[in-house]
Amino acid sequence: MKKILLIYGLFLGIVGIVLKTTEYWFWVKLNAFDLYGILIALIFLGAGLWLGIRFNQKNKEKYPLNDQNTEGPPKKENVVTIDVKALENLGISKREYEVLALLGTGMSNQEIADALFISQNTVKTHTSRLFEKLDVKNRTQAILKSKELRIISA
Amino acid sequence: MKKILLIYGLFLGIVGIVLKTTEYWFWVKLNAFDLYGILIALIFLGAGLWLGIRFNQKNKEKYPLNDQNTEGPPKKENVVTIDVKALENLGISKREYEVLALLGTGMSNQEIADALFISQNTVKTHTSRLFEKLDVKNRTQAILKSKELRIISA
DNA sequence: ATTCAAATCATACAAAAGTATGAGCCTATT
DNA sequence: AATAGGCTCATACTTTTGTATGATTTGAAT
Repeated sequence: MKKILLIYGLFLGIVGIVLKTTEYWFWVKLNAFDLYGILIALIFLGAGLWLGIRFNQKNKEKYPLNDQNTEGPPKKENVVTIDVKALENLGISKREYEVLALLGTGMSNQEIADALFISQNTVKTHTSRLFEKLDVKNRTQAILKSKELRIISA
Repeated sequence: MKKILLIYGLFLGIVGIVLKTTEYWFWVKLNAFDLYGILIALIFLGAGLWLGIRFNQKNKEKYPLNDQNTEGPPKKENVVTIDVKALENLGISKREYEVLALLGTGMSNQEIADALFISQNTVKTHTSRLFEKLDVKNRTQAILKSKELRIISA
């Protein structure tokens, strides 16, 4: 945003100067420079456009647009400082937390079960207890709340 | 907003004064031809930049999104620049996006239906299409991916 | 005028998620 | 030894979610 401000200011400043100089060569002459000027103008207009668009799309690169693994959950590894105190206050056990962590990646109960080498039923009991402790009604709310509380990576 | 304008004005003034005072210095060192080209280049570079940035940001207005923070101080964490381009690339319609936005808050299908005054069946069709377009298998993955893609507020 | 996409809803079915309850096992604490 | 908490699993059941298909309406574009 500050960059935009800067650019805008520069642009207007330059316009001011230009008006002054145009005033000058309006009085003198203008003919040979025209083609040259237009050429320069077009080139740098294109360059400016390209840069402007590039600049604005730069943010996107931080987040991969196309996650091409159709199977399994979308992956991300955003680092967040885990609030261990909150975890303990909620009385979430170690195993429950493992389930919660996988839950937070969008895995199904069966996928979690396979990942932890336990039965789907066990995963269900874990998730059920988690929902109680987190005071939520379902897995999506559990994920959202856990991220709010910073007990899983965002 | 007025502050920004003020800053614009001040900045512009300063730049103008500086340039004006150094005008003569530039004028004697460079011949008119070079100065002319440089000025044109800078002007149109700036114009291109401005247009490029403007062009990329104007898409935002197309989707009248959820400004759900109607009261209270704006939460810094929840403010995310929505990537409207990604939204359009995925072919997500306006209504589908409304469903997606509510989905992202952890609401159930029935709750979404009540909120939008439509039947639960309709919500299901919307979510189903959303999952296809987002290339995910269920709602939790839809939420995670949507946040990754910056098409819903984090 | 026709075509098309979007939005709505329904029905029916399949799959996943969630709840309730009970039980066996292990480990650490009392 | 007894107790408690954590982990495991099962069975049974309810609820929610997701898929498939088809129908209707409406507004906008061709």
